[in-house]
Amino acid sequence: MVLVVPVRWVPVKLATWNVNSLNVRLPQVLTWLEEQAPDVLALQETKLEDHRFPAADLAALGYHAAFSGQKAYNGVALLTRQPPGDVLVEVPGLADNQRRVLAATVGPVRVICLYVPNGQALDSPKYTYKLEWLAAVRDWLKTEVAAHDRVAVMGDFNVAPEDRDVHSPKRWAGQVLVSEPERAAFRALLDVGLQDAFRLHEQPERVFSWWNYGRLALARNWGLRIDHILVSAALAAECRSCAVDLGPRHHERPSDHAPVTATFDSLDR
DNA sequence: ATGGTGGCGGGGCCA
Repeated sequence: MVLVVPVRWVPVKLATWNVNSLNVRLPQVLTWLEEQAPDVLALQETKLEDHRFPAADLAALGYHAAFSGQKAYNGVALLTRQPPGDVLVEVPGLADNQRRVLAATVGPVRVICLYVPNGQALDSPKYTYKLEWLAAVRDWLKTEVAAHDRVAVMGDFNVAPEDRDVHSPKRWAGQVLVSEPERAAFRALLDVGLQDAFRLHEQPERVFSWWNYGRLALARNWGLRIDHILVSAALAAECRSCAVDLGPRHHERPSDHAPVTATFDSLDR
C-alpha cells in the first residue's frame, strides 16, 4: 500500500518598496511589516550607511536584514523572516560605487533587490550609465536564473514597461522612464527567463506605483508603474496575486513610491 | 504637471 503524504503548501508574500530614506520612513515600514507580514520586503533608497541601519528595530519584529547602504543616496536592503544566505552586494564584473544591488537566498527563493538608476534625461550621462547598468545586470541575472529554480527580482526599475503603465503616454512620450531604449532594456531583463508578476493577473486600469510629490499628482493619479516584481517560471507558476498597496502613499510624510506585493503558493519552506 | 516637493546637509544634488 502506498501512503500518500500530503504536501503542505503555504502562502509566501514578497514585497518591494522604495522608501526614499529609511531613517524618515522607519515607523511606516515597521507598521507596514506588522500589518502585511511579508516574508520578504525589498527596500530601495534607504540612504543610510550600514552602521546606521536599524537592524534592532526590525529584529524586534522578527525580521532579519541584509543591507548595502551609502550616505545620502541609493542604498538597498532585504528584510526577511528567514535568515538570508549567500548575500551578494556587487554585480560581478560591474564597477559601481553606488549601492543599488542586493541578492540573498531565502528558503527556496533567490531574492534580488534592484534600485535601477533614474537616468535623469535622455541627453544625460546618467542615462548612459542607466542603460549600461541594466545591460550588466541582465547578464548577471542570466546566471542567477540559470543557477536557481525560483528567482524573484524586485525593486524600483525606473522604467514604465508599456504605455498602460503611464498615466499620460502622450505627455511622457520619449521622456526618461518611458523611452524605448529603457523599455528595450527592461524587456531584455525578461528575456533571461523572468515575467512581470503584475501582468500574470487581470488588473484594473491605471495602476501605478510612483507619483510625483505634490498633492495634485496622487489625487489625480498622475503616476507611473515603475516598481516591479519579476519572477522566474517556477515562481510564476505559483504566483497567486500581485498588487500595489496604496495605503502608505496616503500617509503623512509618505515616500513617493507605494509598495508592490506578490503572493505565492510555494512548497513548505 | 519633471516639481508647485522631499531628503540630505547645510549649498547643491538627486529623484
